[in-house]
Amino acid sequence: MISPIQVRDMSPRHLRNSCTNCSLRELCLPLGLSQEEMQELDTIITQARPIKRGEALYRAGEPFRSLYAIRLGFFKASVISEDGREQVTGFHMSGELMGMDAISTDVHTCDAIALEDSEVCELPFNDIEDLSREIPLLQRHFHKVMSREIVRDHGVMLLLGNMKAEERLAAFLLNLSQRFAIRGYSSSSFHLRMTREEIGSYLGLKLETVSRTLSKFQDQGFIKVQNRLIELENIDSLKKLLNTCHDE
Amino acid sequence: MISPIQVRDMSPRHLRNSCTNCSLRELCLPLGLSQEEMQELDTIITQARPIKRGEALYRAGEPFRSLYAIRLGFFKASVISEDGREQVTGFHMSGELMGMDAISTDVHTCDAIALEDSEVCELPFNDIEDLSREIPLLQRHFHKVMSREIVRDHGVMLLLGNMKAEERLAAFLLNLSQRFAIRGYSSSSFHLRMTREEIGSYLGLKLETVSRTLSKFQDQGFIKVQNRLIELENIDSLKKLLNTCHDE
DNA sequence: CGGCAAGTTGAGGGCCATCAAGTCTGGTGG
DNA sequence: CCACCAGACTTGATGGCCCTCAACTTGCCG
Repeated sequence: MISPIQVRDMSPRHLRNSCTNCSLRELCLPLGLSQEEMQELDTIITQARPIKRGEALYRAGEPFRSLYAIRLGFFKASVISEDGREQVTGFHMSGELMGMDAISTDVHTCDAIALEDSEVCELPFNDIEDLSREIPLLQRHFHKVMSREIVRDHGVMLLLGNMKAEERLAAFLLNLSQRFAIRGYSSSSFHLRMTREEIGSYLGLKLETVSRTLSKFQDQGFIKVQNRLIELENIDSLKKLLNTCHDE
Repeated sequence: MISPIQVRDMSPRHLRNSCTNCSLRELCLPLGLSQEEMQELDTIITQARPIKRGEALYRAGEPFRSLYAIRLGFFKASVISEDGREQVTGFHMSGELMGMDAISTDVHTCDAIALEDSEVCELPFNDIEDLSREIPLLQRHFHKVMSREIVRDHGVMLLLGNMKAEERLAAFLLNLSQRFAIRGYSSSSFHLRMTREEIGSYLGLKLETVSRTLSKFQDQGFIKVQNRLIELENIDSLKKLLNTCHDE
């Protein structure tokens, strides 16, 4: 276990200022530091960049300098194919890191759009690399975060390649539910930040299919839908959809 | 530019033995070292692990220790859903790195199966992290490789979420063609290492659809199919399929 | 040569896209 | 405050793409 003091002492001098230090908190958050240690880290943090609903955090084609830790809010990430089709590659919420796709070419390959008023912490990538050379625990953590993104993408590929519309939507709702729960929000009642079309783009469905399937779930008593407010009324049924919907 | 001598001197003592040093070559290969430097690196390399066709390099659930650089051969990576459905997440050939999904949980999440007799170089992950703390160029390269995997996955998501069967197959063939070309093989004539079913799993199609679509391409004069031997006869037509197949 | 996996091809049906019409909602301005 | 409008959403009808099932052929290996 590293103490925050140690962290500060280990970091290069030019990293001791303002926002860069957010990186310490954001990236060390899941490292299991004690509450006191986290509070000490907090004292170093100064500012976060606000992003209004609808604004882009970055866009495909822009040069890459920083990763972004979401402090608050909700984003979608999407790629646009040469011929103009949008594929939402992910929805991201507080505590998650965005922009890792850009490392490969030093150019962002996705758009990142805020779906509600949000706050992010900019983490200059050079600083991350410098720091993670000095703090093995941070290095390890960063690698795990990138790896987790790969695993997540594989899950989406499984969903897109194998599942039917009902299963996709059930998986989507359960995934959201779980992520809200982790953050201390209700796991059974939440507000969708995205349109049906964005859900559809993510799940490889058309917006009409998303809408129809939600209605179907509601008719079956699995969920209650009021516009973007979703209430899960029978989570087990949704889970069963995922496990039993096929032959073999 | 770092010299291999320098590399050796910088590396911790326990890394100076046999196979670990493969990592230097495999990972430094794209770093733009001079030919002399690469040859020096080669002298350090001793062994590579052979994997026979059909054998697993690793399987989901196994503990994670190492990444693997493919020296020779061809692999598929696939995830199995809880209910037994297989999704091929990628096909990998010489020079590529496998296993990065496992970093997140220290457990492999994919199966990696050799589709032809292959050779891999085992890269203990601890060594990679140790080394990349000492060699910023290596650190950067490793991050780029992981990031590239994420970008690739996003491309597959776009394919699975937006494209029709013909487009998927055209994209698949063109991608293979390009990757063979990079490795010095013919870009217009190559041998598929995987079954129609594996192609289908990767592309989110059934094997019959893959077969039918290949036949269709052949009828149209785009390609020639003889079992697993593919000859691209009209690459432009295939590319056009990707760019013009939709309305907006 | 026999046996089996891999691949091809056809027929039919189901799931979801597409097109279309209408409703609802939230924001804006009079 | 309310009318209004554009975008978001719902629901229905229809059709097409691809899955499914089935039969057959081909290639491969002992």
